[in-house]
Amino acid sequence: MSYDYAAMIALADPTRRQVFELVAEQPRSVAELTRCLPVSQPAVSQHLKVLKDARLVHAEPRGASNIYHIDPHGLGEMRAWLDHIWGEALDAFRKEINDSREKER
Amino acid sequence: MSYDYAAMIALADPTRRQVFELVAEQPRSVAELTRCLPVSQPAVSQHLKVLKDARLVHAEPRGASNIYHIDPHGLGEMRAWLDHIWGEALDAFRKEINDSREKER
DNA sequence: GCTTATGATAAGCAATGTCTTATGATTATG
DNA sequence: CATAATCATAAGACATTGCTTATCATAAGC
Repeated sequence: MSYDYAAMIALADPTRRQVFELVAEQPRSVAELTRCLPVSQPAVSQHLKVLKDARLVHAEPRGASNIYHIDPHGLGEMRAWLDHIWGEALDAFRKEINDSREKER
Repeated sequence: MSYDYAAMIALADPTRRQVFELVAEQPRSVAELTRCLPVSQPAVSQHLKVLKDARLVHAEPRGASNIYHIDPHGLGEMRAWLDHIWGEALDAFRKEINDSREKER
């Protein structure tokens, strides 16, 4: 189970989450995204770069615009990792319950 | 679907992930955790505070020690949120594929 | 009781991250 | 062809974060 945590780190920032949610809702250009957000256009571009590197979005050049689309890969990897950890955590939790039961006897 | 992202933010830090993994493996005291990690005891305590607030671990005082255990709540909430977003993302992705098919006609 | 071990908190510092303005490159528009 | 629009990148300001050392409170062991 190897995972580079890029998607999780990317989504840990609130502004970046907003950018991602907007793109997930529908494909949008940088200009459109900037109009929806309380930060400057360069800030939006910087966030998009992080999201793109984490494979949460991908860009489609369209004339002078750059349309950003959702990319399922980043979320998929994150989900696989989380499922794995979740399984381990539940096992550990059950084991603890058992151990504490045994002690009571 | 409301989620405060505390678990995700907590696990976005590499040291904090290590602390969490160690606790998930088996319950451990702060001193034990510090011996396993390349940072000072106060650093470990600070990370544990963040993990505890995110309901990823919980503390069990035992004499002068403080044994930290895994707490499934934080991961569970994060998992529920991620499943939700994952569903939305897949819907959006499928919709895009459809839209681009229609344009080709 | 005195010493030792444990762990939480405070204060300060260095590194990192997020934002801004400035700028240049590319494309559409009149 | 000149102007306007779009967007990425660079440079710098500012805030946040993760770490350290110092310290205090509590509990265990002699």
